[in-house]
Amino acid sequence: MAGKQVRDGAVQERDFFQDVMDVVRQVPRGRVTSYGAIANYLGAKRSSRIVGYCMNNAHAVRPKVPAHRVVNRIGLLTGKHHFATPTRMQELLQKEGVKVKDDRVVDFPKRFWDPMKELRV
DNA sequence: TCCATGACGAGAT
DNA sequence: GATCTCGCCATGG
Repeated sequence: MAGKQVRDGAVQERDFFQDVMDVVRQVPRGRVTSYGAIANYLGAKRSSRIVGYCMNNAHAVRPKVPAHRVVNRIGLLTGKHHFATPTRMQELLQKEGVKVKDDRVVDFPKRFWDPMKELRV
């Protein structure tokens, strides 16, 4: 579990970056999640920016992280510009059955995969 | 050591 | 209802 809630300055076994990557890798195919959801799951719902920032290095992580399944809270492909090509993210999603229109996930609430709701319990 | 930036989110105007 | 500003924390210069 990536739910390593670091607090009280406890020893950070896993970097925030690793935690984010781990959660993203757990996103099922054909589903999408949001930065806020990941941050929330990690216990830092207000640190959604950090999640996105860490994704900058996601392309250099192995195994590859399905960053294309991570969008902002409104289902907008905000990070598509960070892919090899701006259309790469959209194509990958559509390939997995996620319809994308105008750089935005169709039926986002329906495709939304909340780690806190799915991995929780 | 301090300042600036960032693949976001939510509240306020 | 749409637009703007602030906050949040981590990483880099």
